[in-house]
Amino acid sequence: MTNRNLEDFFKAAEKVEKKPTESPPAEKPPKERKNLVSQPEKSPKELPPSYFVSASYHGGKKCASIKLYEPESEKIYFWYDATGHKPYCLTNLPASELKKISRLMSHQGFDRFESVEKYDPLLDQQATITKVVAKDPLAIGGRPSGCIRDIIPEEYPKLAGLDQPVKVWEATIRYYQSYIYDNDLAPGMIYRIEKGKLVPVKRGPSEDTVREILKLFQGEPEEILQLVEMWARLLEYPAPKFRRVALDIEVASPIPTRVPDPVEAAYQVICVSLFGSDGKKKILVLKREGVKEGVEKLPSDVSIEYCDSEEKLILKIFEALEDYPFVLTFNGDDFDLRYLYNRALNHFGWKRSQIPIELGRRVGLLKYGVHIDLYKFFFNRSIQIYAFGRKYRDMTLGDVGEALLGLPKLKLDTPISELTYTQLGKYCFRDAEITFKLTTFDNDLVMKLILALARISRMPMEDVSRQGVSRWIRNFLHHEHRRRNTLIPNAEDILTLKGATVTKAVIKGKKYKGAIVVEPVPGVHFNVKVMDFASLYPSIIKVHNLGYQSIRCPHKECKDNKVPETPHWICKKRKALESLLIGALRDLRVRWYKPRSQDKTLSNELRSWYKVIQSALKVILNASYGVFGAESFGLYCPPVAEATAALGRHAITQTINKTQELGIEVIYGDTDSIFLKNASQEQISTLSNWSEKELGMQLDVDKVYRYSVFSSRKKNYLGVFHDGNVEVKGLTGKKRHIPIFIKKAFVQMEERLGQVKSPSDFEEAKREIRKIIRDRYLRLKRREWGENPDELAFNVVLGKPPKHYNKTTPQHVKAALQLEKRGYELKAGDLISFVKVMKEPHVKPIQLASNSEIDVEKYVAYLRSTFDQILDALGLDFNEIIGLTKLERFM
DNA sequence: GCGGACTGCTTACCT
DNA sequence: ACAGGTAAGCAGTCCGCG
Repeated sequence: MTNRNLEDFFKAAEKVEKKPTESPPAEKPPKERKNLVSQPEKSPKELPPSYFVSASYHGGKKCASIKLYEPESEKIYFWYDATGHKPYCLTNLPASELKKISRLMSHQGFDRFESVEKYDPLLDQQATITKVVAKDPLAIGGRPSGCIRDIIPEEYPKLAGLDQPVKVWEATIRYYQSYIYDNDLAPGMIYRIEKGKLVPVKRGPSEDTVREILKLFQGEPEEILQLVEMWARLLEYPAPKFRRVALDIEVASPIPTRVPDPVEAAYQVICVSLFGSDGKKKILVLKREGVKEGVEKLPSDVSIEYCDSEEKLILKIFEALEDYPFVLTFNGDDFDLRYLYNRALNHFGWKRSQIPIELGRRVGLLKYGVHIDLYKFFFNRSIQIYAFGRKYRDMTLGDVGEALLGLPKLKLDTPISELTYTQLGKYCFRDAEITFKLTTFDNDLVMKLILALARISRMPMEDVSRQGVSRWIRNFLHHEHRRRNTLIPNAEDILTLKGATVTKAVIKGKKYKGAIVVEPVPGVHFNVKVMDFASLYPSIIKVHNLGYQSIRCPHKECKDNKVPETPHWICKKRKALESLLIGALRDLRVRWYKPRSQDKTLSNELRSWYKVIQSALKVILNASYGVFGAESFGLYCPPVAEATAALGRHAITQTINKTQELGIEVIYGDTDSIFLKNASQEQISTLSNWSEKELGMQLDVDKVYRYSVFSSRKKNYLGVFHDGNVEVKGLTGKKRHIPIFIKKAFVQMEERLGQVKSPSDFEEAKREIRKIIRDRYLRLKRREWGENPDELAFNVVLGKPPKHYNKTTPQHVKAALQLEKRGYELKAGDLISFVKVMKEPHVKPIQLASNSEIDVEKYVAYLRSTFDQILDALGLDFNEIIGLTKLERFM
């Protein structure tokens, strides 16, 4: 058992420690220490239903290895493939030709050839393909040179009689993914081990629901029903309780502003905090000379333990890493786990086999459990925007914790290495607490989201939490290719065959033309209904059969099926996989998950699960068009993206034409929405029905404003709902970088506008808004903004390290450079707060600024431009507002 | 040598 | 490494000006 090993290990470590000077780290006899992961007990012949959480290739056993989480014992068990599945790639050369390649035949990792029939989606024909099977994944690819996937195209053309292009396919797919696809496995789903075999647990608590869902798709083709059934099973199955622990370490650094290098791991690990789902709340601190106890009180359920050696401390951490099936960190890939690993390896001379961590180039994985680095997950833009509605902007633990939990990071005014034990412990513990709670809020939302995404994308939880939406989409498409015995095309072949884009983007440097934004009608408009297409782009992909194989297909007879404004045509003969899959996912979300997530008759538990699924689908669907235009996407096909955007423009222009026919005034529109003034219920439903019939797309009322305010600027407006709530879009007053001092006035104005019920209310509101602005202006002029200039600070994020700005030096970079001069260490993503001052270079970091140097006129100018966006629509004038005050001062 | 017109860079936002 | 479109401010450059 692991624990026993750990005990032995611990004793061994203790023995060594008694005479540290005599035994330098490298010479410690590691014999007595056993490897931390003991295999046999952990790969049982029989296992009750367990969740498939992770997969990898086991180098020693030369097979796929799967981690299963058994929710009763709350332990991880291992299962190793015994079916003899092997890594392979595909080629168009027959075995008879391949045999001539001596470098291939003599390759150590080469195993055998197999002939297989596959459907080639680019050429729309069956093809005979040779499967080149290898003994291990590295033989196919992964080494810098001498891999099978390189040897074939390198060597064959050299041989005589080359009469066909040499192609290699599916050679860059990770082995465990290939294994998952070929065996139709679903990470995140439930399996049991029976007589050593991995068996899916078919019947879940969800069978009736699956039938109910299928009813919603009655009359759809069999192909769709199959997909819906598959996903319904995947998404209805409940999530387990995840036994987990959050981990955070602190390292003594001689330079407080610098983060210690995790590769060198030169300094002592002085504190570790653990926060577990089982109630574990523990702080481990290293006893050091001259460090005081401290007076801070810790909560009674938090235990603090003093370790008299760092090695013991690290051992305690490793014990936790061996105990918990799920381990959470915030940036553990790049810091905590990397540091611990290298510290144990380099400084204490432990063997790799004794460290429960497996370090990759960019990841830190665990031998026993599943490590989830929440930094990577929350950094993911799709997650940030679509799952959490942009609630957090800064990518720090402090900001994410504050925004999502209301739990701020503790502030330090002393360097880490000078804190008392309790100060240090408290600080470190709070980080672990935030990290842990980031996975528990909203009913374990984050854990469930990762699980759901693992199921949809067919990826292990570790990967899904670290990689972006384009990988998720690519992988679920790959899985479907394999399931249908369809060749997965190479990205460069798609590009060569389908070509690039032809439309001209409005923005310089973009690849193709995007969406339409309707010129707004400036002014105040009462009774505004906003209609929009329900997931426009996924609908277009579904309705118009878009995919890499259907766009510019090889058939002559399809060439008349043109995409407006482009020379592209779409296949009429065969359904594109993407169209089918994205369409089915869209329908599943719209018809089932969205309504269920709002269904008050369901239990909280169930509704929260539906919310998770609905937002997982949202994230994927929202990106499903964009990926085709992203070079990094495995099935990159720019004409598909271009055609989707063109059809989107077509849909909205057609709709606007129709509104004119119906006599409805359109005051604004953006991409998939139109803002209608004084439209009757009847006009709305006529338009909606027309869209359904003529465009095949759902067009519904999304929101209704009592009134809205537009300037002449696009993507800039303010809307007031009937309940008085105010929605602000794009206005400077809402942007996160502007000073609080200006924002406060803007919020006051918002509140006042929320009270306006009818056009006649405006006169008084306008008077008060003038007063709001005038007050702010006067406070600026009188330099009344507080003890310090904090409220005047602009907050701008560094897009790259300050040194990398070679073309221009924006103001926030000028401020950043001043900070760097003072020893701060700044990197991409850091938030720079600065104020505008009189003296060159006219900016100063807030840390160094004082009230007297503030350049008031700059702030007046900012106040003006912020309010100008609304004032002209209200018939007010900034100059006049502040001019008036001049008069008043004279009198 | 100076200033206005212009372009380009950068960030934050919208869909 | 999902896309393109828009706003705003500032940095830097070009060009005309006896």
